[in-house]
Amino acid sequence: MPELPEVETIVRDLQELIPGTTIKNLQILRPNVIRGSDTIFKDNLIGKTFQSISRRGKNIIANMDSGLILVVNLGMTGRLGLQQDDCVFTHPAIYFTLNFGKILVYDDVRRFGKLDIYSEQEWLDRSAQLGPEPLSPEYKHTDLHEKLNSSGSPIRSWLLDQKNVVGVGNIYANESLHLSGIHPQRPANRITKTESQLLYKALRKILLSAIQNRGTTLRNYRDVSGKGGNNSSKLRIYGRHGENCLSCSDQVQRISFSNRSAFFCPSCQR
DNA sequence: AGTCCACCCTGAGGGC
DNA sequence: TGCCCTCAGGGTGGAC
Ligand SMILES: [Zn+2]
Repeated sequence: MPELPEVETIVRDLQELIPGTTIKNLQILRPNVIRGSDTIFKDNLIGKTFQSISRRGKNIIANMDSGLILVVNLGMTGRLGLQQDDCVFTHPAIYFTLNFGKILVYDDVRRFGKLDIYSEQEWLDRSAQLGPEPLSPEYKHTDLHEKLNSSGSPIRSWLLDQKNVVGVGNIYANESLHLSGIHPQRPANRITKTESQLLYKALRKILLSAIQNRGTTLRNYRDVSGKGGNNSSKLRIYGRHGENCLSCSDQVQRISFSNRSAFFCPSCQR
């Protein structure tokens, strides 16, 4: 499932391939991955040139020369890649035919992903509704602590809410909470200042190291060239229920709330 | 306003 | 072999 490190890896790959290329043609095989009208989507993109690629949370941002912005959210199984002999796409949803002869494919098994076109102002407004970037130099532990105080939600749910902080999904939420010794169901406003500092450091460390490992591949995630990430063997709590905690050898527990699994060590996390 | 939850989807894997 | 069930969880819209 693409979270911040996986999207960052894809964005860095795309930055090497896409800026300066022009969309010659667009084939929409699965219209329900496009938010709004697919005709307008086509009209806004065919003949336009990619200027730059960046990331905001789990969104891939493509600035076009027309001033419009293509925003791609990969959902659970979304994937971008160039159609080549060694790259297999099982569920293509959109083909972008590029001017250098290659085809950029948006592939999505479950079609939870969404592609959308924004004007610059519309995107600024939308982006302003999202929380801070956890890896930004401007993001401080005091920002996290202050925001935690205003919510009684379980901390795992709080971390998944993109209005609080962007880019965190279930894997890295669980990993960060284990590293900082906080139980996933602890109400956000009952996290002490010291603990919020630990959580802040853990979150950044976990995300940075996952980027260095090019993301976590458990099932579907692939980078632009079709390769999986190397971070799955580094996970210390996610998916390890029934096994021994790597920090204290107590048994890892799995619980479920808000329709998602949470993994924790009863000894290390309170 | 804040919080919760069903829903959108498909494939993998287990039980029988 | 095959059918049915559960599980995976990002984002959203509607309920309370
Ligand atoms: Zn432990």
